[in-house]
Order: sequence, then structure tokens, then C-alpha cells
Amino acid sequence: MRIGELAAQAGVSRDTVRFYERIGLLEGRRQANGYRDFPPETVTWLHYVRTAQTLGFTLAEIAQHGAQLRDAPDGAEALSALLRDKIRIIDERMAELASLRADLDARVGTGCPLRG
Amino acid sequence: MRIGELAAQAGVSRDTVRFYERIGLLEGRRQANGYRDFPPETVTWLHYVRTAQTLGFTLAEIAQHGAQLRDAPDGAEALSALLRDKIRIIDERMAELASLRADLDARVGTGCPLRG
DNA sequence: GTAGACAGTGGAGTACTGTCCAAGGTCAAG
DNA sequence: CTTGACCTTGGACAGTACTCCACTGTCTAC
Repeated sequence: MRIGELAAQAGVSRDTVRFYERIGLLEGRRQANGYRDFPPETVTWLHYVRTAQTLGFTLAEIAQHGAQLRDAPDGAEALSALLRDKIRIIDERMAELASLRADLDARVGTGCPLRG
Repeated sequence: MRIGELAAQAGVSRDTVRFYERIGLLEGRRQANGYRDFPPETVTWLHYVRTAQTLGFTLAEIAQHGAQLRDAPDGAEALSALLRDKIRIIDERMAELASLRADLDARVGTGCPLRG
């Protein structure tokens, strides 16, 4: 898959793909003519990148996830472990939001919410 | 309250306070000697700023919240409205996280989660 | 009246995450 | 064999949110 198709399928720009390759978030194989060539699962990897970004990881951290995956003896289990870790973070984030929500809820309608 | 005390109570650096004043996130009253002088509720405002940042607002947007508050005929009601809006956003964010969690949950333990 | 903590300014620098551009190479179709 | 879509590179630029620095002024306590 060339860069244009990957970009379209993953919903990012070509420049973003090149940028991601530069910072090590994407592996760079090449065709004989110099064009980048990506395997289909790169699309899924980019979706994972967006997910992790949503959870507040920096691209550098996400690149490390990728490196861990490549080094793991069992790739599938390693990724499952990463995902379980993301789920834990989601649960934490939801708990934070719930407490923030309760806090805001308590302030709404009080005489002066800013001072509460 | 001078800048040092505000910074300590709000958990930000003095430079951050000065930066926030520069971009209009904070009002700048001055003592006779030129020192900044903040009312106590600025601490609460800074906490609000952190909350809004957590929810993904940029500082420019948050500064607009502040401007809206100042312009509102009923300050307390205006802030309550802002808070209700934040609660709505929190609810949306939690729904997103829940669906993300379900998605990840489904992938964990499958043969190859990345390709799913 | 001096030391030390605190305050002021302007401006430079940083990290992160892209985004754009110019100049040029590749390839399929007509 | 030219056109147009697609690809390459390097490097400049942008927006966000700080962070640091040098130099200077103010105030309190000894």
C-alpha cells in the first residue's frame, strides 16, 4: 500500500504519515522506485495511535509501544497486554471525569460557583 | 494576593501566571509598587482553567469563557451555565471512553488484535 | 544599609504535533 | 511523448503552552 492509500484509509494526511515515519512511529519499507510501501495492518496501527493519543499518550510514548510490540516474543499477547493497559487507563480517566462531574454538579446553582 | 501566593495556591508557576495574564486569561490589577494583585477567587478561577484544559479546551477558548462571564448580567447564573456545559461535555467524553473501552475489550485475547 | 526573598520586564528558547512548499522523480493513459 | 496523478526530499513555518534568562526594582529584617 502506498502513502496516499494509507493516508486516506487511516484518515490522516500524507505529511502526517511522513512525519510519523520520521519520528519512528511507522516502519519505512520501500518499493524499488523509492515509494513507501505499507502492509495493510498499518491502517489498524494508525487507529491504535489515535486511540492512544486520545488517552493522553505522546507520540514518543506510542512509538515505544510499537517498539515493545516488535520485541515481544508473542506479538498478539503483547498487544493484548497493551490494550488491557489502555483499558485500565480508560477506567481511571472515567473515574476522574465522574468525580469532576460530581464536583461541577454540586456547584451549579449555588450562589457563586466560582467561590465554592 | 501577590503572584507568588497565587502560584503556590493554584499549583502553577509564577511564569505561568504571567503568561496567563499576557494572553488574557487573568485580569491584571496592580499595587502601587507595580506588583500584581489578585483577588482570592483567582485561585478558583485557575482551578476552573485546569478543569477546562482537562476537557480539551485551549487557553484561548477558556479566556473567552472568562470574557463571557464578565459580560454576563448575572455572573452566577452565567457560570452555572458554563458548568452545565462542561458537564455535558464530560458526559460525551465518558460515552466515547466507554465505547473505546468496549472496542478494546473485544480485541483483547483475539488472535491478532491489531488486525481486528 | 545590606542581605535575601520576592517582584517586575522583555525576549529567547523548548517540546510537541503537525503543515506547507519548492524542486524534482515515476508511472499509466491517451 | 506529454499530461496528470502520484511519489520523493529537505527545510521552513505554525500553533499551543509554557519555561528560562538577564537584568532590575521593592520590601522586610537584622
